[in-house]
Amino acid sequence: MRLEDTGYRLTAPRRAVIEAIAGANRPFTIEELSERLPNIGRATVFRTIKLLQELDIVCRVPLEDGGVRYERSRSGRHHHHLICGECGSVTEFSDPSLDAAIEQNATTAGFELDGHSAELYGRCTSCQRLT
Amino acid sequence: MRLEDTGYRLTAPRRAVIEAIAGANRPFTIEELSERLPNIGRATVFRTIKLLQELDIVCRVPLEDGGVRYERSRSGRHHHHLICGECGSVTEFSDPSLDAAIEQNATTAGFELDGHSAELYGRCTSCQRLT
DNA sequence: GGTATCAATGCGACAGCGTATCATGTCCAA
DNA sequence: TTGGACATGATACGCTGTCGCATTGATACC
Repeated sequence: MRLEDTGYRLTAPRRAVIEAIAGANRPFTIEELSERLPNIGRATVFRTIKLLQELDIVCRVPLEDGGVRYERSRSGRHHHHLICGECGSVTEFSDPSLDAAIEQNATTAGFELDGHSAELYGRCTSCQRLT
Repeated sequence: MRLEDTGYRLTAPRRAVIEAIAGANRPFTIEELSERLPNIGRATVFRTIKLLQELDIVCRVPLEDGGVRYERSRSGRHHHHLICGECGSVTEFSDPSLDAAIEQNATTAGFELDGHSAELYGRCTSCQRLT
């Protein structure tokens, strides 16, 4: 738990949210998380997730339809997502050459790059097997 | 106007929305568009923008903070965005090698790719000049 | 251990973006 | 010209997320 290191307090509600996330086996919405934590205020769940995103413990996953889910970040570092439209699973990947291609485009355009996102939508291997 | 070609009707409200978009000089929100079209229902503006997105006349621009704006698509084809966090300007670009890097990652993961998005966030050349 | 301080919480109201419903209006083909 | 399908507008609703504020509770310091 890196919370204390950053001046944030490790409180019981935060601990509960972190445990619920650790126990989630698929990307979740705040509502789902909140239902699993009936004793914790919805606003606190939102605030905690926001905090965990800043600490790179959780990442926001934008879906193709405009919706959003959240997931525990496995790597804790910059990465992209493979998002299955059938089962909703999300896989992280990093690829320096993809990042390089993005930086190259920014440079060519004279754009000062701060950050970027890349999301891939399709069907994961398991869903393909089920045809 | 490609509406008729696709079996959709070109009605007065749709024409007004299209003209308002053509006159917009920067990415807009639905609310902004709706304010400029006081005689047209908000729902119709939403429906028309949705329709124009499907026809690749308008594209959805997801912002870094989770907000969304819309913009007339210049190319009408698949592309990515350079989004300036200072002035809000959006520039389109396409890059086959970026798309290839994305496809390569999907292939490696055994993922069947349907679509993807890539957004670059930073500062445009004009905003850099103003330092 | 006791306690002051200030962040964190919970609650409820609210805001933004988008969709559903449904009665009414309008276009177009026969 | 008329019937039916499609589009519209108004309004209510839903979902995601934030704000304000009184209360609670974790920490640092004694």
